[in-house]
Amino acid sequence: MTRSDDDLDPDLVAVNEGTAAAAELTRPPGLDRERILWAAVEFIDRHGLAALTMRRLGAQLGVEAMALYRYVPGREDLLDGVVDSVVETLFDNDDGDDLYIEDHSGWQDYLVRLAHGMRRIALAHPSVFPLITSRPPAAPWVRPPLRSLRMVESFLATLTDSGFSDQAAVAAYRAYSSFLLGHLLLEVTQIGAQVSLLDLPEGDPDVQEATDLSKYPSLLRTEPLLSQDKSAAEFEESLENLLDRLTGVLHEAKNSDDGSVMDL
Amino acid sequence: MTRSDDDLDPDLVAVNEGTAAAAELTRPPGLDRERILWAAVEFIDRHGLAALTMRRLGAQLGVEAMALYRYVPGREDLLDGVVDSVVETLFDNDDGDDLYIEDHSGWQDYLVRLAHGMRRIALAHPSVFPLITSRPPAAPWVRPPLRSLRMVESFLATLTDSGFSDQAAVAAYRAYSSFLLGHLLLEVTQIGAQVSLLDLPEGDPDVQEATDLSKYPSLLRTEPLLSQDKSAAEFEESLENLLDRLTGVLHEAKNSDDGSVMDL
DNA sequence: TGCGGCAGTTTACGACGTAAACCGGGTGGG
DNA sequence: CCCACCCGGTTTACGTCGTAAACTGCCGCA
Repeated sequence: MTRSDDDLDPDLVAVNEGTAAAAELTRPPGLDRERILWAAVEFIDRHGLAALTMRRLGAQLGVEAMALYRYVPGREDLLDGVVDSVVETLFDNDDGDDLYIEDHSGWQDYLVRLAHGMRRIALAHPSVFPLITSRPPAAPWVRPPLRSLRMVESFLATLTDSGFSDQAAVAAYRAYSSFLLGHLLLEVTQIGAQVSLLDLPEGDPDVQEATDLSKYPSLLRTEPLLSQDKSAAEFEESLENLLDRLTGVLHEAKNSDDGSVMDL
Repeated sequence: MTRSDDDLDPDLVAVNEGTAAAAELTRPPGLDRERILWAAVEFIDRHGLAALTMRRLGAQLGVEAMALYRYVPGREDLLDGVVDSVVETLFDNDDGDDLYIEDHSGWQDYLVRLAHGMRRIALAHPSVFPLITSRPPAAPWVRPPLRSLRMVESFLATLTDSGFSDQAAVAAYRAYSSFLLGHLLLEVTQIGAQVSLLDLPEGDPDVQEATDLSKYPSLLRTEPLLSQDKSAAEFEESLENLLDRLTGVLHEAKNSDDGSVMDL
């Protein structure tokens, strides 16, 4: 509705028909960890995180809640598993997706693929994504959204292989992480509440002016702009800007120290 | 401990002795919404969000859980109130803080003050901050971390008053938001788990290699770098870079359209 | 024929959020 | 003076949650 029809965002189409749906229709009746985890993902996508309950998840799988505990230590660990499952799809290239991260050409291509891979995940599972950002990490000193150690390793190795010093690679990791995290989280949370303000005219007219915008003129005036969705383009532009910065850092590395944090 | 002693991060010292502590020692026994909200903030700071319970919060206030419901509609709304309380401190200038946002000189100064204000909040309440990013917003189309309408209004008004077009101001709002959100969230979640990996040598030696790093050489090699805290400097650098971009956008605005999203 | 373990169920417990009924003590009107 | 009333807080109660522990039907193997 709010999204325009000329929306050709490539990170959106990629998964909608893709990964889980087809494989999930054939139902060998047995439980296992994988099935539970993906059922949880689907449940969260459909009903939100708050609605996810051991009992309800069991029900969706046609089983009592306690059955899940044979495969999952508890709810908290289940959520960790959900995050891992979702992130891990970055590396699974079942469907011949051209965004597969491993076969890249150069670190910039790698970072672009990685960014779009994460964005694809975020858009495919908007309600799961915030979990990625808030769960405690496997290793305490590396952080979201590049949660899995495998991913951080892949990141650092690619950059250092391309000539980045360890320091520069780590700095790049942090700059890149926070960019990706910020942008995707902002984008994803906007999705969940994409109703503009043309919907609250409902309700009893007593408390009508619950959100009275007359006190916020600029906000009122720019509302159509604010509710517009230019996410894809903004994402691309910010990403390119970041890559430019990193390229600069890499090339200036052989020169002397210029005081920048990037190449500490 | 892990933080070095030469840490003079200005956003850290600012609040530690500041706002809430002194006023909270004198205890007029009555309850009210404000007191409850700040008790919740303190509780979350101390024990984490998961531990916050109506019963426990009541106990901390020397009162039964149900007493809270006279001032707060429910737990969910309490959390909204917590977020608002914390964000609203950006505007309260009780303690003569020089970071007060309203009296700025120029939009760049404003953005710098705002950024440091938010960072101060994030560092003062690391466990509360993720809430800011995940709570549904007052108006659905504006989003964290600039949650309050007052804040968005202030942001937009300042920029447009400084010569930004509505479109540029909105684009700036989004770029700025996602930058701030990403950086602070990353920084804040690193705080909560700042134990490096020199602590898991504990535990029964059976499952010792729970996090076996031998498979992740780059990660192992750069661990001391990764666990280092250069957040303040990185923050400053990224912020300046963003401001430079925005300045460019502002000045090129009078020229023709160059295809950038920024000044669409 | 029996028997051990696998996969899932039943039962049970304590803690949660919160609706509803219940107080005690101050306050104002008769 | 007294009684009705309300205000601020408590008690009780219900349904749901996560999960420990005991239980059950069943299947493969001796």
